[in-house]
Amino acid sequence: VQATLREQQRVRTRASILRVAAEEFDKRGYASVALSEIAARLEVTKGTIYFHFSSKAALASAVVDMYLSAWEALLAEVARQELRGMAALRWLSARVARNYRDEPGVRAPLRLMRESDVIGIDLPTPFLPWVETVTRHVREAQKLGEVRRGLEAETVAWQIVAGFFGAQEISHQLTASADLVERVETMWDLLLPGIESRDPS
Amino acid sequence: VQATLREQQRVRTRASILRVAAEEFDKRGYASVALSEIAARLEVTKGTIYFHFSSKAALASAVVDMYLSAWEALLAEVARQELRGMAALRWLSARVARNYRDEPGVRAPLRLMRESDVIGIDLPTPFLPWVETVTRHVREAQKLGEVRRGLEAETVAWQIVAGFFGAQEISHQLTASADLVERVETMWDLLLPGIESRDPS
Amino acid sequence: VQATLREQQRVRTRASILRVAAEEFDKRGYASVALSEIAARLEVTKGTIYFHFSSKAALASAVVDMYLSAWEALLAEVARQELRGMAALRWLSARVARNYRDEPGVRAPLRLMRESDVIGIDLPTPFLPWVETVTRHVREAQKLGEVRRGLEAETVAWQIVAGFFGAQEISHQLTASADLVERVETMWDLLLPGIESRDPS
Amino acid sequence: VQATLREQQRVRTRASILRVAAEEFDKRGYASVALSEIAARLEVTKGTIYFHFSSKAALASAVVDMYLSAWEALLAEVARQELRGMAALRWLSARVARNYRDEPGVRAPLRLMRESDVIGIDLPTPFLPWVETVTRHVREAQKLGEVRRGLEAETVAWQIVAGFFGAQEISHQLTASADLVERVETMWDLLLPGIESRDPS
DNA sequence: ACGCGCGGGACATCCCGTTGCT
DNA sequence: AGCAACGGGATGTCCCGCGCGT
Repeated sequence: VQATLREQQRVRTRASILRVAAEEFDKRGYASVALSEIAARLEVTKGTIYFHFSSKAALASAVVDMYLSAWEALLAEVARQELRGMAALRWLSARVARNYRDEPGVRAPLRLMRESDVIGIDLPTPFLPWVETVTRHVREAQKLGEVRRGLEAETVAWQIVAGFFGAQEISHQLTASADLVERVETMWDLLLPGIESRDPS
Repeated sequence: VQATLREQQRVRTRASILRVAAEEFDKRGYASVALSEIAARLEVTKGTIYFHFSSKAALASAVVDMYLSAWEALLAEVARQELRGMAALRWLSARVARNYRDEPGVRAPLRLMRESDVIGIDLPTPFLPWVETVTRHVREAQKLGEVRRGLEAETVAWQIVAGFFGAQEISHQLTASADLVERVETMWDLLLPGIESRDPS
Repeated sequence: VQATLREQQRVRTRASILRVAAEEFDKRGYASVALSEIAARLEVTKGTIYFHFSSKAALASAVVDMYLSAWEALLAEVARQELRGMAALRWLSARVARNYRDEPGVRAPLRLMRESDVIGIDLPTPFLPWVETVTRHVREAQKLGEVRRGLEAETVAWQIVAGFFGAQEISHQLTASADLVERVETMWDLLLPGIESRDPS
Repeated sequence: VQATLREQQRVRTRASILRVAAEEFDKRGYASVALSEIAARLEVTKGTIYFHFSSKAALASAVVDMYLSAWEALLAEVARQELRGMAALRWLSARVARNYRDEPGVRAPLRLMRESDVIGIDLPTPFLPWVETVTRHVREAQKLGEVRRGLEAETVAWQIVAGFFGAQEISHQLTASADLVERVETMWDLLLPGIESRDPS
């Protein structure tokens, strides 16, 4: 595909808007961020933003979409890693924790999805896809004999996701996510004994 | 204490404002709630609200304060219950879960505290007091021999709080907190094996 | 006249309201002063103010009235001083300058009268009575031969008043009235040669 | 300079806002003028005003700035007139008096500068530049022998400015500035004998 | 593809004044 | 004589979105 100069410019501008918007939404929440602030930071006018996104809500939606693409890429990476069962989940959670700590573009969508009722448009339900993904891995772990009998995969997956996002939230509030990675590690240490088969006799 | 007619009226009005404000803040977040909406729901004017609270931020702050009082009452109840160690925590968490599910006045402050940067005034740090309280109970459990050697009380407490609030958040998003109580029960089932002493031999 | 305790209290309260109101109006102007501020400074409520004065405008009007009484007392003092003609005016101007510099209760009415269109009620025209009073003294000076022939008393009086209030205004703005008294002295030194008879031959 | 259509429109709108604002501020003072009134008179919305001026205070500030430019133009005109010493001052004062009488845009800034404490931002000190300018002319007059020995230039200048602005104020209050020009003429007649050298014998 | 000028409409703030209580 | 709760209304601020320019 040949890319005109014009097209390159457009793509770059659109990306920079998304980046700055993600940072601001992450820091201050949807309702408190003014489009004029985003425009000012980029040294463009609101008109430019409205050329790329039809409304403020659409911009937020695009920020969320960008994040979902990132998740899909991450999942593909897990598959490539050839990790199975709980080990895959542990690796994945560490990866996500690092991303969340370091990338505003990853934190922003989470905040936006929580505020979806305020935004007024339908954003993808936050945690459901995660529970589903984790459930698939737990089922795999069950087949590998890593899970105590009598536990439902979905139930276990739900608790894992809850523990992870709880850690994320509290670490974010108390230490600006600085200790998130090790907290997630600890979570696994405490959680695995309750999941794994007690006596493999 | 003598209660004049006026004082009664004032207390009642103030309480009703707080109640409605808590419901709205819970549902839609601080920034998206207009004082005029609260006023309309109460069939009073904004002037009346302004008489009782010097600003929107002060109103939010009062909502949070009301919530903290509720927590203190809950802790006192735990003490009266004569429960010790992990059992006390489990009872407490079930109690809090029910409260959170049923009382908007309990959910609202949590949301407000998360949005404290938008509100602009200093709200009490959300989770720190909880970690401290839980830490005390874990220490007690350590003395009772309920905790595996080598675990730090504060670390365990942090994970319990994280698991609890994670469950709260996800249950709130996915089922409007309907399944919160059982989810918290399950959390304990999965978590306790990792905490308790493995072999009391 | 017998004064009940109640009556004394009323008079005192009324006077203190007037005093504080004068200070605030002097400092910040009619429109920018809130009755609630005056009430707060006196540690009473607005209701108290409304018992004594039927409206904010009425309060301002009362402040102006208080000032006019002060002027009348001053004029009576001039009469008692047995000064005649220009000497009387010079003494009077020095006295007024000192009052203006030291008493907010004297400055406030001047500012209020200038803002009378904003207040909405009819306040006594500011400078007219002054020109009239000064005119009377100039006529007396004419009879004493202190005024050059060909000058109209009213014209001279107008200029004296203008010079005085100009000095007042500028001294107020530049030095908070600190140098007002000497500036007025200088005014007479420069003005008298133009007024007095040139050659008393 | 190329003038696009849009630029012309902007300049015109901005100028008309300034004009109407000056008239209103002149008539009713800063605090009593509502932006909505200015907008209504111009048949635009407050949003339009807010586009051109970031706040009400900024609008007032711009009105004052416009006035200062006018003064500078006037001073340049005096220089061109090739008048020297007192004659220059007399010509200048007559010119200013006419301007003040006829142009609301000239009166408004004076009122605004007096109310600068209410406006909240720093406006140029009102009378100081005038005293300085007049002082320079008086010094010139001293060199020309027009000033009696023993008089300080700054002192004389201060009195001239005071007399002028006093006349302005009183003429404004009593006759809506109708008699201002002749009053200022009379001022010079009364003031010059006190300034000029008595006997050049 | 982007900028400018503007519309329209909220929203928090805050203020004057009134009515029923003491 | 004084106070407390509240009504009603206006104001400055500010923001999203549009439509014409270019």
